[in-house]
Amino acid sequence: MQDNATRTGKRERAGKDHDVSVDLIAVVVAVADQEPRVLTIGEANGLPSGPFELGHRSLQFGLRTWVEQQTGHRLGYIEQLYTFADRDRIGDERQERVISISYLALARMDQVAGSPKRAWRSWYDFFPWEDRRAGIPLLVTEILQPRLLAWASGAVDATFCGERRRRAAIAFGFDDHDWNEEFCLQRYELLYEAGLVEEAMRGREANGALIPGPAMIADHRRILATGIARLRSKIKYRPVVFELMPPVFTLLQLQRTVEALAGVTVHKQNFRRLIEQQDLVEETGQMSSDTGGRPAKLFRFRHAVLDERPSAGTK
Amino acid sequence: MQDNATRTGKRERAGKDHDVSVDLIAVVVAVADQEPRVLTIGEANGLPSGPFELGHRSLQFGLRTWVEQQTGHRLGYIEQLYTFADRDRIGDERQERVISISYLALARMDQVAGSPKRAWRSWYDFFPWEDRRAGIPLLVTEILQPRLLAWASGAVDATFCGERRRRAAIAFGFDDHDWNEEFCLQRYELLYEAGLVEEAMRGREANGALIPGPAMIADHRRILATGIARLRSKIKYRPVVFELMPPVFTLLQLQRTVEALAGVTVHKQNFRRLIEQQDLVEETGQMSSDTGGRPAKLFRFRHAVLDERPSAGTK
DNA sequence: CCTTATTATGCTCATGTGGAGTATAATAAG
DNA sequence: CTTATTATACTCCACATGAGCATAATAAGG
Repeated sequence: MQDNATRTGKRERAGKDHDVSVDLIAVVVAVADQEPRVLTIGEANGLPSGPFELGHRSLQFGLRTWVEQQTGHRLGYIEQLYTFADRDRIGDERQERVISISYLALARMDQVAGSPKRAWRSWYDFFPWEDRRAGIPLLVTEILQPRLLAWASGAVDATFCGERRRRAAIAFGFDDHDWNEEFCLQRYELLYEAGLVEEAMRGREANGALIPGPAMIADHRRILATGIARLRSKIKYRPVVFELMPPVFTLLQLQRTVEALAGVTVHKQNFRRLIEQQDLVEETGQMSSDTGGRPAKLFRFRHAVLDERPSAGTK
Repeated sequence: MQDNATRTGKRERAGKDHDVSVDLIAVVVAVADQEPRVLTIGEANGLPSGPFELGHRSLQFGLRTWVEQQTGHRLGYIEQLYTFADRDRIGDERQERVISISYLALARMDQVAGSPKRAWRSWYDFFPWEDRRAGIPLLVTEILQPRLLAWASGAVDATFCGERRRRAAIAFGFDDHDWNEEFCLQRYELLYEAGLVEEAMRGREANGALIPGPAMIADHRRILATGIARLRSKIKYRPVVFELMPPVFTLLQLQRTVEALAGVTVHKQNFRRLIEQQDLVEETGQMSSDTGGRPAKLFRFRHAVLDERPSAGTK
């Protein structure tokens, strides 16, 4: 049979004529001080990563091993993000093909052990335009928008100009378009295409018109953007925020965490109504008066909802 | 730096001590005669697939090459599904690791060229319990539900019995739970775990209590379930159904296509209201009287919506 | 020609959800 | 005793969604 011949042929070739290596890459997220943070390695800002090896029982297990080894951190919640294989995006021109399987992991920062070469950096360091909690950043209106429009105008003909302008408007919420926090990846990719981030200028001469925000190793900033987009989307229909919360918390703390992730503020009363009507939390009976002002009830996550309903989330 | 050391080490090892081969696998979907169909290869029911090779410009390009070679079919819309690497799910016990990167592709059946070894099979052949358009199939109430409950009762202690029963109820909509057509993958995985599908019994003695529905090669049925779940989810917020429609169609044809994919029927008037208020289609000015009964207006997809709004879908 | 079956299409109505505002209660700090 | 801050309850409205009834236009059968 043709298909069997194909498959047999593949098996015989396996491990011989194909120079493919597989990398596992983790976007490890935690929230502290109302700031979403990501675990980075070294001063060149890499994500924890390592090759998938024969000894690894599974992809996830290999990932856990590497992250634990490089950061001393034991992962809890893990979810696969995407598999990348673009030769031109990793920054060096090897003949060998590298496949990057990326994962999103959620953690609590209080579990963190010390280690010299790793850091919890705010993800808004890398994507300053993604934080709209204090309104639209000046960076966007003063720098980003003009440069994107300039890039759009630089297209070869009028049709492409209009198309570029429209894509920028949809991604960044210009004109009458709404801001959608889930378009994080599209925004980064647009900036890459426009040559406004450092990663796009590798091997080319810098044109000096880069947008603020440090580059990361290889295509790790794209992977981080993928993780942010996924998490921002997922908190809406799955109770994953609680993976980032301490065991006991107030509703305002929960809200601030969601806002930190989403990069936008939400209506306080509506947020509480949503949480309570979905029975996501239960009262502990205790109160918190850390903040000054009327003491808040302390809640804990109702783990039973994981059995009851796979859906249900925040916002 | 530690991270650089790690990365350098990885590069040196690359292509030497890791026996990893990468497979590309395609779930190619089309709809005809109100039946969702998937492209299969050979009599053992495999999905089109082949190894990722150095010559391939990208993962997607490699996939297109293999599918075209094996089926004579040129792919249009493509989207990545998931990357699998479970040694115990592919059915043979090689030491070498196989990584399967799976994709969902949408096609129109009128484009199909003839070829001996490939077939367009209804995906409900493989998942008869997923088709609820004519009500709940007898298969479910007569065979599937009792056997799942028996499996649940067979757990080691009462706690696990209850947990298994709850998971089955959520996945299949038993008791007062709603049926959710998007849980296609969870349902298959549950049946696998319960030993009710052939793939779960490989290397073990058959217990004779299998559920109807033919097995596929390796873990291809799981990959197909992943594709179905993704597509059922995606048609709700992205205008992807039109990738499966002919250039011109009536609203009822569109509705029947959506219903074929979702496996459930929808309210006719509400469906039309939804489509029209989202400006997804425009009239061609022509009418169709193929069916008998009042002639229907013919519509075409407004391709402009792809630029205007990335969201918007059916249902 | 008239009835019946079938399909297309327009309109209504109840319900629920989500955005946004107002009002009140309980605390700390000056 | 005032002010600032936070927590919490309640209301209102726009809009989406589920479900039904009514009417229009055709084919097929008597």
